[in-house]
Amino acid sequence: MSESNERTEAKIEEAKYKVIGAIAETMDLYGVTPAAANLYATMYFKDQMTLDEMRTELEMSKPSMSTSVRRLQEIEMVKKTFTRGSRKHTYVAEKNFFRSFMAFYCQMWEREVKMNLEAIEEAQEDFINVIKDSTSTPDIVAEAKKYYDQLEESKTYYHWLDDLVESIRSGKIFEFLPKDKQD
Amino acid sequence: MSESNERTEAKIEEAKYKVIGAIAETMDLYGVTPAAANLYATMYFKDQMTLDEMRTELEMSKPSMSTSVRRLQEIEMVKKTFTRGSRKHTYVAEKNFFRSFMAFYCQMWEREVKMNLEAIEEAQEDFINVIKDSTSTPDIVAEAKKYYDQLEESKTYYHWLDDLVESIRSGKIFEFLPKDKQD
DNA sequence: AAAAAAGTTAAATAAATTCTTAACAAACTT
DNA sequence: AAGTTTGTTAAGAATTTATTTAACTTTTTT
Repeated sequence: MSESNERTEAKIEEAKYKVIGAIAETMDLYGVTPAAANLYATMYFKDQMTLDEMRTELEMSKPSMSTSVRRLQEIEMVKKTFTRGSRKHTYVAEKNFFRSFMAFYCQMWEREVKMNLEAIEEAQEDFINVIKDSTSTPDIVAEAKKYYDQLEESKTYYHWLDDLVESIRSGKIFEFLPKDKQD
Repeated sequence: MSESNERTEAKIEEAKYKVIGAIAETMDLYGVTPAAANLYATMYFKDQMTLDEMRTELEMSKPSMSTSVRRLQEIEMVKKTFTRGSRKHTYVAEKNFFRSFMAFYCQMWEREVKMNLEAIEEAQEDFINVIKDSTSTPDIVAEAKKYYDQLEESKTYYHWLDDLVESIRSGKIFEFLPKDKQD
């Protein structure tokens, strides 16, 4: 009897690992470290976990689990929970992919918009200075103008990306693209 | 006179490099290799380039440029052009960020949906077998059911992501989020 | 307040990735 | 058709990144 239990439990484990592998591989591709990716995928099938449980389950060092779980908290895919009785910290994975993955993209995109727009603004100022510089030859002025305009046009994309982030954060995008649309 | 030309040309180079650095760093963060990221950012300010020009400009090996440009072609951020007169291959960067970055995300997301849905379908079959297995204890059946339902619910996300890709590919998303919205 | 347990930081090791050198294949010229 | 130029493949070197071990800090308990 308990023999059969073991076999069916093993089948459940096997099934979970198929999904864990796929989730972790995907996160890997998006630049999340393997330890953090595996950890999130594992936690996806758990109610909550302590650092020691993570270490045992993934057979990795405690500092690795510590930094991984912190990284996952930063991208809002894991949250700390307070469990009375235990003095160990407990963590839960965000099981709603809409929330976890969207938090990830919004953060990435916001960073991209901020950094790139800052660089663009600085560069455009430089180009303006070259254009206004009386010692610049007509050729050089034309070159500076060309680049200035190219950058100016690219801003449209960054503003759009910012709007996309906003519509995801506010949930407005789901008015356009419903969650439960069955095809 | 030509001294002043050099100075203004240097200022233009400096301005370009600010933007090149920002673009390359962003692509780096999205998992594109440094060589490919730098190459695209450099090509963003060029009409077209040959492999030798890339090597000279980035001071890197030719095979590195060859593999980098191929990777950029795969994600549709660079296209090959036929230049008569020259027997060297010439390449142009996609300068429209809407096209280049969206090609990148759509490819990533489509892969994510396909791989993860495949793993989910397989896992769900396994869970059904455990549920139907007459030797499974009630506890194990309940466990398998719980995971099955969790996976079933997650499909909503992947279908939504698929719809997002479709609305980007078709351009329909720009009806909801216009490109030229000025704030 | 002292001791023990939990978690983090920092340095060092291990692993993986990226890039280069060298050999090869393909295409174009004369 | 032979030679030259261009581009690619494959193996090795080097850099970078990820993980572990060890020392330290913080928190909790008695």
